[in-house]
Amino acid sequence: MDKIYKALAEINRRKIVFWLGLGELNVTEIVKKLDLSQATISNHLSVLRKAGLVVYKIKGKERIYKLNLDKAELFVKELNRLMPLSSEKLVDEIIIRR
Amino acid sequence: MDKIYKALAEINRRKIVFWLGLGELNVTEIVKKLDLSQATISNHLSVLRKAGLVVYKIKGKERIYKLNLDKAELFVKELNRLMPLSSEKLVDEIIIRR
DNA sequence: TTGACATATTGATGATTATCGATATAATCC
DNA sequence: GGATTATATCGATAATCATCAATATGTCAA
Repeated sequence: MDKIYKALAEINRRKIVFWLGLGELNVTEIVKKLDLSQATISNHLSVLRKAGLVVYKIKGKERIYKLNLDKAELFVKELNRLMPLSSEKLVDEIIIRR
Repeated sequence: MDKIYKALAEINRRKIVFWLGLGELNVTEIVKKLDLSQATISNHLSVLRKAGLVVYKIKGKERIYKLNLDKAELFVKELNRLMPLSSEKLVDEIIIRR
């Protein structure tokens, strides 16, 4: 979990997570969305990968990144353990589906 | 929000947040729980304060710290915006009270 | 197979951070 | 008032981090 907290501490990595939350992207597309060099983006992706927050699949010469929802879910649960208020306080906003 | 992410990126600050989640503590008590100097704890508390995550009240010469639940709640909501999966996935675990 | 494209890695640099001893501030107690 | 206790701040140091140019690796297309 430490790696996830650290990964999310950097604003550009949070931006990447945000964009990947909206849909899959290859590295070139991510570079276009943030104003950073390709090397820097690649390093940020490496940090996010090592934290387990993103995964990719290969398509030709591209690597198509997406969020790892399972890991993200684990993280949110861990955060609830750290700050136990959240689930109760969130009840208002949750649509119950069953 | 950036300050909160950064505040939580450090494990000793997360430990402080965890302990304060269980109840109020003065600085000396926090120093006893973590294995760090008084100066270091005081600096960590400063970071948590500036992030808005903790507040204190003065009692004699002591400063009694507690979690700022409102800010913690805001942070969890912000995290849901960043990673939109969480609220749906959490429904299973939430006890509905009304 | 050569050249163009997509991405990762490396190495360097400047910036930020965690830590602590020393010191400052401020309240309490005798 | 002077000693003691609780906490914050300062200044220094070592460690970690973000960034990028240059380079490496791998893939496709002609």
